[in-house]
Amino acid sequence: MREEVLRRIRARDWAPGAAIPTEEALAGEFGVARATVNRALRELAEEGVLERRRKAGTRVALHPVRKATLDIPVTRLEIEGRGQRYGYRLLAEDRDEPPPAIASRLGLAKGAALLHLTALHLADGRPVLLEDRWLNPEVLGRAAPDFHAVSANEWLLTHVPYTTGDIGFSAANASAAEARLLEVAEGAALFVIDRTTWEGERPITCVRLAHAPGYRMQTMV
Amino acid sequence: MREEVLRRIRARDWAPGAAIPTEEALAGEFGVARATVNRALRELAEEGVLERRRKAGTRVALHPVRKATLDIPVTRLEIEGRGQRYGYRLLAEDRDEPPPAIASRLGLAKGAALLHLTALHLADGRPVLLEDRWLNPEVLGRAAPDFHAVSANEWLLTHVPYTTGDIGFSAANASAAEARLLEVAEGAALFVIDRTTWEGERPITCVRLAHAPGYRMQTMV
DNA sequence: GAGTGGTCTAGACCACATA
DNA sequence: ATGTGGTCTAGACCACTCC
Repeated sequence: MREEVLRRIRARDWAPGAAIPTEEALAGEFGVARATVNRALRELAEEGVLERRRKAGTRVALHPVRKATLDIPVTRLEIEGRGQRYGYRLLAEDRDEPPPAIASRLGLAKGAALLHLTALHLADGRPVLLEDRWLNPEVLGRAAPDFHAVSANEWLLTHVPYTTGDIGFSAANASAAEARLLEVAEGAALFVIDRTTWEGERPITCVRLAHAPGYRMQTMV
Repeated sequence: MREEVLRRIRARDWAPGAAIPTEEALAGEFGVARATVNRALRELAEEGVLERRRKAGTRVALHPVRKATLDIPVTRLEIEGRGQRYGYRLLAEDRDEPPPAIASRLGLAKGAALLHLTALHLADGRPVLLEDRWLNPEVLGRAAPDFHAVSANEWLLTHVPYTTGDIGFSAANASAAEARLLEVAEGAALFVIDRTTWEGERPITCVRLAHAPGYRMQTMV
């Protein structure tokens, strides 16, 4: 079903922009139930290959916005998965008022104090990731974890599961301080991941992950 | 259904790592058909929230590998979508033997000649993206397009639809040549997307897209 | 108003991993 | 051997949107 649809698109039986038969017609043609057709076409639409609208029908996407699904793993597991030894060092932990950019991103009133963590993640003893995190102290509860022993990332995963949020990817030149900590030249191109998360309406954390040169995120399309 | 499952996970009724009831049990509890439960749980599993195995049942993921879905739009539409004027300049077009790294990525015999395109994409007249592309000349067919008029990206989308491939994201310091073309300082941090695509077994293209500083890819998680 | 996709029900059989 | 999820059928009703 799914493969036959893709074959027809690639063979240009169904050209980009053109409408394809209705679910009912395809169900008849392939001799399957409509629910089966629906699932196949719905999944292809989610991948950006088809565009579907009630009443208007299904078309082959003209300017397919390809969807790439990235896995965002826990740093420790990513490093260990490469067969390297994982290391983690908490560099600083204090309670402070965040810069306005961070406060507004989290939707916090000016003047609210957050927990500020700076940490370094290492692979085979070499620094590979500099973490700069602002954390809502409310989420810690009474059993405040020891962030020397467990990274905030892993603690949050098991204690504040399944947050929503946004994530951004960009490139930045290493500042002098970043260069020193990551043991790279000042100005080196770092791969930066910015992430802000909420649990419902409650802001949880805002983190900047600066990856040392050589880092590459990869996926299939 | 879906929301109730997420609520129970967030409320820690179902803790990370713990098994949740079977599809049949949940269908009974919620008073819905098993197919409905199946769809909800299957989708949550695809997002990395749950882990499902036949016979073993469904568990709340312990180390959820969060899946972020990135949209990879056509450059022109991305720029126009920001309300900017799109510009495109083909800088070079020749037929050449690709460097070994490119040839091996595409799985080509050494010595095969490819079409080599270099192009600049502009937003409001300012260069924002440098494209360096190797293209299998077989795909052009008899009606070789004029790559001065249409970008290879757009031509490929409508003429070789729905390819598979891989895509990688990284950061790189601008070389002298890149800096000159993008009108940035040498060494500036560029956001680089590498993409290799096939149509079935046939290699199509291998492209490096170097984005000028300021570029940011963003999505919700 | 009418045609399309979106979603659901109730039931069935199957594939697979585990015990 | 058994219990779980994976997928399917056949039918129904609904929601949206285009005409």
